[in-house]
Amino acid sequence: MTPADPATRADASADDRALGERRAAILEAVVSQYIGSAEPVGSSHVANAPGVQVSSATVRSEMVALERDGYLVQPHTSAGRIPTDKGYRFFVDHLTGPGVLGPVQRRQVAQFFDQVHGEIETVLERATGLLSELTTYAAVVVGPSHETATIRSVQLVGLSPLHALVVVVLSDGAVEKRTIDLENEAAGEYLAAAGAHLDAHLVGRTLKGPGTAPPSSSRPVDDLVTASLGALDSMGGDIDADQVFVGGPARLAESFEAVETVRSVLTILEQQLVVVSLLRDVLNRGLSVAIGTEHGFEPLSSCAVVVAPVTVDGQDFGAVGLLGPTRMDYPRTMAAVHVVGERLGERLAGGHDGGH
Amino acid sequence: MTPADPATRADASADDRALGERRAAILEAVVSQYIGSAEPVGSSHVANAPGVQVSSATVRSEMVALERDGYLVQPHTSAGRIPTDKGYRFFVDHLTGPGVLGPVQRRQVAQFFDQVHGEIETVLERATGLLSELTTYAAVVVGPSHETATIRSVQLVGLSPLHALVVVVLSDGAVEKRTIDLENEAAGEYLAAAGAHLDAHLVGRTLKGPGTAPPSSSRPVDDLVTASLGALDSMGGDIDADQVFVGGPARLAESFEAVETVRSVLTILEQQLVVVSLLRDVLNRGLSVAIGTEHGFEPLSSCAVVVAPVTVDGQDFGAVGLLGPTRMDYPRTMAAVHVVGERLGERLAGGHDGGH
DNA sequence: CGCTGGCACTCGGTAAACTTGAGTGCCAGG
DNA sequence: CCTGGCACTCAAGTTTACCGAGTGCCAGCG
Repeated sequence: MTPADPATRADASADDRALGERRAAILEAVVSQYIGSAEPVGSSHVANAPGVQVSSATVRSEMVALERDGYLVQPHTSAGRIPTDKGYRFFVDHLTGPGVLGPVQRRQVAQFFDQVHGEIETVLERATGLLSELTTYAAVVVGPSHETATIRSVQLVGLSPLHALVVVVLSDGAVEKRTIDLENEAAGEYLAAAGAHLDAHLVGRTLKGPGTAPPSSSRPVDDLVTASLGALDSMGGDIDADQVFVGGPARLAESFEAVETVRSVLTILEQQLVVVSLLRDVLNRGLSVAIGTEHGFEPLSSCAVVVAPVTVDGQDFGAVGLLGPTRMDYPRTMAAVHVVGERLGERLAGGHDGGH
Repeated sequence: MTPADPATRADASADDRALGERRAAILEAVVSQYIGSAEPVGSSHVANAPGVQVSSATVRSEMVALERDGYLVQPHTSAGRIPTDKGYRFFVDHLTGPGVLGPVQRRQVAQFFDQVHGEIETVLERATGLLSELTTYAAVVVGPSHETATIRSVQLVGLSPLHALVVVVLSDGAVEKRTIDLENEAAGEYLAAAGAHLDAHLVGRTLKGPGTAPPSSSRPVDDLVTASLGALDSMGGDIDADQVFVGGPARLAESFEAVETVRSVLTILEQQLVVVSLLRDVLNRGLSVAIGTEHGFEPLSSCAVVVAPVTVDGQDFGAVGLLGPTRMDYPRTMAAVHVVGERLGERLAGGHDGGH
């Protein structure tokens, strides 16, 4: 708070010292061990940890301080300590980097990006599978909304004597469609003309813009145009919904003890809107990790979220995220999320159809 | 097996009598109560059930017979009885009809089909939500594969100087797309020509047919055509994957006690291919309910599946299904599945864009 | 002859009493 | 300031006892 202290070294180091170098080491040991074992960690288990090397009694007295300052808690007297959200936060911020992937996982990632092909949606979808496999937690990938995309093409295709399809291609490669009913069988003849008419007047506009009716040429064409504009209008809603992909929800059942928790977290994941705003929110606050109550979603208070942005050619594209228990393996998870987010960005910038 | 017995009456009744009328009533009572309470049912709880009205001692001796014949089991001596899969099967086949929806649920269904609009995919997706809400179990809806659909239109749309999109509209209203790379910026000028060329030669064909190269007109057009045909080819794979929608997976966490079960069932649901073949398989065997091990999927042995076909204008369209514990409320579930399956068929046959 | 009430028996589940041991806080001495 | 020692605490496991829902069996009744 008052960095006028002349003894202050580098920022990070200063933070470490704000907690006491040894205390930090003890906190790290507790967090690491708890992540591994999921059981309260006692002083004697920490005493021999690298960077500590003091007696358990000393550890104990330090732990009292850590508890007083809110980094640790005891489930009950005469039990070991468990990190609090604050404890995890300090661990993530000061005690560990993003970590490095193991060779197996490196290979998994490499192989994935070698093999994957197809449209963006497919890639994103599969990426969630990759991420959840790498981390054993549930993965979320959010693609961009098509809000700002402009219309590249409008086409009318007849499906049956009385039905036609309005197909719109957007500048970002998305395709939207709507079925429209035809007044009568004769209308089919005018589909091409109406399509061309729409195309001529709408290309370059955005889908959100009110479906301004362009001038007309003939009566039946006009009818088709009107119907199509209605369809176009109804696309507006779908279009600003971001694309969300969830992978490995089953992993949640492994991550949590309580069935109740599993249920509530699964319920959240079903509400894509919530998921999107959660990730966006965390990213906007400049975070890559949100622990416990930090993200403000009550039902997810026993979860941690790890997020990384995906940028394509410097443009904000979307985000990849991971949902696990607060006692997740942060280094590994952060590594996985960052790597996948980055490579996903590269992949989407490069060839759209990787030459097999 | 040998229906030569002169005393045999109508078929169903014969089946009942094969078990003994009273025994059937007792079995029904046990199943009903167990569905409600999830606890083993004792003889005294059955004694007063309508259609039984005998002393608990009598019920006990009947229960012994039911257990001998494999309809019931005891978790342990001195406990009540639980239905076996065979017991549920008998219950479903002979002791209960599809049941009737409650007024609230009727209204829910009516309201849903009033409000729902948009493309087929959207409707199917939302239908899973409806079903899972009606039943409190997980719902699955399988749409048709586009295998047999023919091409209605092919179009090339430029996205950027070096990328274009191949957009294919199929006769069933599905739209597929693929991004292709352009050799050089000049190629963009020929997109329209190449698109028209492709359209002219491919309309009416199926996507699965090998992308036969039609004759050519100019060199750059030819290049585009070749690239597009490659893209078309790669669509073949996606096209015969059925569309699967899953709703309310979180309900599974409520349905089962053991976390392990939840996990394994969720895992199954993630594998869409398995889900599809499961439903198809059950339907093909002419069943509407598969209980426990009847469907042969080991990990789902504690589940029951309720399926109903969806037909549009008499054509096989897909299926709606429901996944719950073997001790599910069969009457209600079957009612819900049937109603939704039926109305879904009507809905898809009728106006594609229900007036508001 | 089949149903019933009565009876002895079984056994899972809960509660109480006890034991165990990991872990703590504190303190005196190096 | 650290350390070893010590008394204390308390969740979890174990043992024991008990309760009661439920069973199987049987003799007697209608």
